[in-house]
Amino acid sequence: MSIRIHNTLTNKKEEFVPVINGQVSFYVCGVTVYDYCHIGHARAYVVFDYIRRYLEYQGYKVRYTQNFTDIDDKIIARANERGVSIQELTREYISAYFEDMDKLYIKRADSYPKATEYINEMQDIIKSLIKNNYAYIIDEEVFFSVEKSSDYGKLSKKVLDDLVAGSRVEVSDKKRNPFDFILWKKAKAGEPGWDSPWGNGRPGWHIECSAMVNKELGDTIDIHAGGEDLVFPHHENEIAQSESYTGKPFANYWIHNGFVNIRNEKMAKSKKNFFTIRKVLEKYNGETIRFFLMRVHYRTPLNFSFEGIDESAQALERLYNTIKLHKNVKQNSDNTSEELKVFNDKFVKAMDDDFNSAEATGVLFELNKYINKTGYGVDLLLKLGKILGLFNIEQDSDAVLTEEIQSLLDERMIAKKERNYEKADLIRERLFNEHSIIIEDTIEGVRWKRK
RNA sequence: GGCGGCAUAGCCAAGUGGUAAGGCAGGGGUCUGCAAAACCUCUAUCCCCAGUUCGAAUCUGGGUGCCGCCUCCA
Repeated sequence: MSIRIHNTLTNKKEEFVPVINGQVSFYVCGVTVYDYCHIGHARAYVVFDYIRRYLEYQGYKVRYTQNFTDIDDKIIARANERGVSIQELTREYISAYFEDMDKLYIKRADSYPKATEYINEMQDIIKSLIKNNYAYIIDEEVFFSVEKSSDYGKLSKKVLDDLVAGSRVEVSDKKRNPFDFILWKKAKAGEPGWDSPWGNGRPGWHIECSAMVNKELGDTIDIHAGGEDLVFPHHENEIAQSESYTGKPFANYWIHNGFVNIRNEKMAKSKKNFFTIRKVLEKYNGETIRFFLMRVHYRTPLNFSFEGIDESAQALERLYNTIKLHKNVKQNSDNTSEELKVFNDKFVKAMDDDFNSAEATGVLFELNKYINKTGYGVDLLLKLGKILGLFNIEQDSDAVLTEEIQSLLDERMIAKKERNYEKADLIRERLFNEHSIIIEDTIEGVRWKRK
């Protein structure tokens, strides 16, 4: 069985065949670091994280690169607002990025190139594009000529003539074609800039990814990923630049995740309907958020709501209850391995089919029930969950209790033996109210867990 | 105007030709001093219409509703 991926380029599910057998070059479009990340960002990076983990589970050696855009109009504006340098600003938000993503259990990429560290590489590509007539210089700025790219629009399925130029944004009259995009932008007075053959300025947005992909991963990479909103114009333009530059296909598989919505509308800064990751982390742990984001197929729009996360928290706890109850049970395999294999196969089949984490998590719950019925299979549950980046939270059943709590537990046991249930129940309430300890009486004795 | 997506139980959500995974919530039950956890059990014919087919939630056509992209955006 092989992995099938929905490729935006063809709009079909295709069998995944990497350029080099057993290896995957994987580029993910990162963030522009001028603010905190919101749940929409979280979804993208959780999705690509479990896709990466699954590829690794299937034995691929994955080279995973994600960029930081650390020079851009919004960054300049925000730095000016605050009266700090762009370096100071971007450093702050890069470290905030890592704090947030670490809490969501997102594995670190193999490299995190920054735009400001790729100025030379970008200039080299721009020079080449000019030389080969794909780009033109006007007034110390450089534009890419979309008409020179014969298959422009192939990713987003757009036909240049059908696009409504300037319908929502003013068209610069410098451009030969309204859809030409900027490769090098002239620095205005007071703005940061780098010397170039065309004057002091800074790179356009799209060119950084072309330069980074080329240097870090090669001319043709296996997977290029990002949010659905990047398909046009960002990824379309990357393709135009890179393929004009190298003469080779830029990326074989394009993966785009669906949006996070608030009441059926895209979560976006401009709509002011977003929740930052750190805001949601005030109330929920990162794994719950991660789980919430994984229970829907990655291309389906996902409505964000606190009710939805509550539901996921409840569901995740169900799995943890099982793990806690069975993790120390000696596993035997002979007479159960065949049955367990069915769960394993279902899980793999779901993930093989365009990384269907929604179906895969469903399998986790089917297995969960099997474990509770038979007592077998918790190892498999842990294994499968970990492929998705779950079960990171250490169970604290063996953790040391404070003396106070321990003595309350003892006191309750004595009360129970004396059939003084009123007292026992009072202690139970107190443990919950004052210490967030939930008591469960079982045949083997008292079990407790923290809320 | 062009392009694309979605519509499945109270809620969330898989499933792309053979009679609807899973989760949450709710009802009933087993266990328990009670509770919790767990288990058992109950609750859908898949937006509407027409068509193809022995057979469609799944394919085709039409309709309705919602969303996204064509601006920066994960």
